[in-house]
Amino acid sequence: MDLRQVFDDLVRFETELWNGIDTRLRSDCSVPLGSFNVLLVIADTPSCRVNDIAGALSITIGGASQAVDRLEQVGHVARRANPADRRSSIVELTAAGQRVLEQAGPAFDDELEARLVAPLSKSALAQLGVILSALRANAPRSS
Amino acid sequence: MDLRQVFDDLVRFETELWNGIDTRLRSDCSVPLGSFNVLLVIADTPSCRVNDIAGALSITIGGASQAVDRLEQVGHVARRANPADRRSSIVELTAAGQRVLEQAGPAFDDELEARLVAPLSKSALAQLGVILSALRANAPRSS
DNA sequence: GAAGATTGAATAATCAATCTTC
DNA sequence: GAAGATTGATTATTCAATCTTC
Repeated sequence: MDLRQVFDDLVRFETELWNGIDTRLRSDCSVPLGSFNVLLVIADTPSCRVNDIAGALSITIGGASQAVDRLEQVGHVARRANPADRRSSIVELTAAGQRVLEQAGPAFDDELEARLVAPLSKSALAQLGVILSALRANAPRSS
Repeated sequence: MDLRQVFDDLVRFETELWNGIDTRLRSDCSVPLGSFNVLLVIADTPSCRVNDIAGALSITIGGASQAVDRLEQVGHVARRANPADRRSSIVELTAAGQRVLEQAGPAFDDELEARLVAPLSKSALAQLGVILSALRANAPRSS
């Protein structure tokens, strides 16, 4: 087994997958994949804080804070006071953010179909899912 | 099959894998993973040009050119005239670049062992290799 | 005119320092 | 003192414009 080849394939496939979906979302919905990903986390996380976004996407706190800044700038999210902890804010989708999510969702799923489902057999896709969750579950500490 | 979950696991595992190896290479060998990756391509590509690096790593030509600039700055590679085409240069490893590659190689492989081999059964790792090359081979055009 | 490469500007990420609240 | 977040500086990436050579 050529580990370096696996690494190379993994990194490059991820790069091309990301870029391909990003291009589609930008042209169809005027939203970058990075922003869409943040919107998804916010939609899925009750009382979502900046910290939760950083954790969910494996990015830094500073990066998450700036991503929220950008989304707030274009009116897709809003910060409101967190009644439970005055150090943080709750980040919420605005109505416009909701609409973006609903519009971009189908395009996102369509790209995933074309790039993950189409090239693989049903069983291979299922195996990929199992393998990836095993890899994430057994990742070395604090890397 | 939850495609969004597969996407999320893929992207996040790649991020954590990259960051983990990058941290190791920086602290052990003072070389970022991005640079190490470029050195590998140069070592494996006869008469390597900037264009070849961009193609091998799925990055832009401009990005590859600047990566070579940085490596040249620290003395790990050198550009020399391309006798076959005066528009481009041949990028070569210097003796120092060779040494970096030889020193960082074992650390790189060690991390791959810990992060890819250790968490998976032999057959799962083999499946992952097959699936990733299928995905790369059947990627949609020019994305 | 096309291909290879370089450069400067814009974008987005990390990191360190700092501030407020727990 | 620790935790959550913000900000400024650095780093690295893409993109567009440009230049040279094919």
